[in-house]
Order: sequence, then structure tokens, then C-alpha cells
Amino acid sequence: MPALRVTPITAPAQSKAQASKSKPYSRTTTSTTKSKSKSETVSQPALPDSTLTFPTDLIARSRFKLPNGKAVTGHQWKVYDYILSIPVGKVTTYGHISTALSSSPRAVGGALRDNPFAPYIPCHRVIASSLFIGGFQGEWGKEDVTTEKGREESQKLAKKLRVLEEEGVNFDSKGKLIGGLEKVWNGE
DNA sequence: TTCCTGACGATTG
DNA sequence: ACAATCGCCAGGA
Repeated sequence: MPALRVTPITAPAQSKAQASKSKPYSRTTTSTTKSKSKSETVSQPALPDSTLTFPTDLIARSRFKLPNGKAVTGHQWKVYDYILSIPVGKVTTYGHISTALSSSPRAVGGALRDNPFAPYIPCHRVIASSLFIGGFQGEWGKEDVTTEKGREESQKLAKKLRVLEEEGVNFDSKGKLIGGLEKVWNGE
């Protein structure tokens, strides 16, 4: 089965300085058309994860079924593949992704909302084009997530903020990205 | 197939 | 700065 086993790894607390050189994450890909099966290394942060596998080739993907029995759509695979290349320590926006994939921001949001491979597929690195924190795990963050009360109401968003903080990406008291475009990855 | 709903974004008043 | 509106398009019922 040419798929990646996403093994649970304890997340090491990363500092801003370390963020850019996180431990390489290895995955193996098997080419069915060519007998050239080889493994490639992808730079990904070590994060705890579900035990779901992330298939990388068409055959495995066509066979893939979620625990609930449903399949992952072509559009979803495209979105997941794309955000997999967002560097640690950076974020990008729904708008950018939709432009890159000739989709729409709302469709991208939908794919991320249903992301079964989180956090291996780093949907937490996607924020709103206004540079506000955006959504996570099905909830849309109010742009005021940092008041004591706001945090309690949005545990999920707080988690997204925490994960990004570990990767060296911070937000101000109103939930807006600190550092502006310096922190935004645009496909290059 | 048609209709409706969204982790969005850009425009407008 | 903010809220209302509309365009977007992928999925699901």
C-alpha cells in the first residue's frame, strides 16, 4: 500500500529560531507506472497526529476511504497537496490558495474544514486574507479571540494560535497576524 | 439535476 | 472602521 503512515510524534516545543529548521519528515511514495519506487523527504514539523495515512498516488487515493466510509474528493487532494508545501513559520490565506488552484476561497475553506489528515496537512497555517486568525476545526474565530472571555468561547481557535506560536507565528490581542507579509507565504 | 450551504474575499455605503 | 451584499464554486441532500 503506497501510503504514508503518519506516526504520532510528540511535538517538541519549537522556538522561533528553530522553526525554520524543523526535523525533516520522511514519507515514501510508490510509483505504480514506473518501477522506480523511491522515498522522498518532506520538511514538516513533528506534530502529534491521528493515525490516518495520507496516500500520495492516484491509485491509493482512489481506493482511500475515511473511517466514516466516505471518499476524499479530487479538489480536496489538490488543496491538501498544496498546503503541504507551506513552510514552517509561515502562513498563507484561503484567497491565495484558491487563486493558485483556480478554485474559490469558500471551496478551499470547505476542504480544510473537512481535513481528515490534520495536523499532518497543516491547515492551521491558513488564515484569512485580512490577516486575522481565521477558522479552525469547524469554528470561525471572532476577530476578538484574545479577551479572556473570547478564548473560553473559542477553545479551538486558541489551539490554532498555540500551534502557530510554537512554529514562530504570532498574533496580537485582537487576533491579527504580527509581522504582516513577512510571515505570509505566497507559493514561492 | 436543482437547490442550498459554507473555516472566504472584494466592494460598497 | 464596520456591516451589508454579492460573487465565487465545491459538496451534499
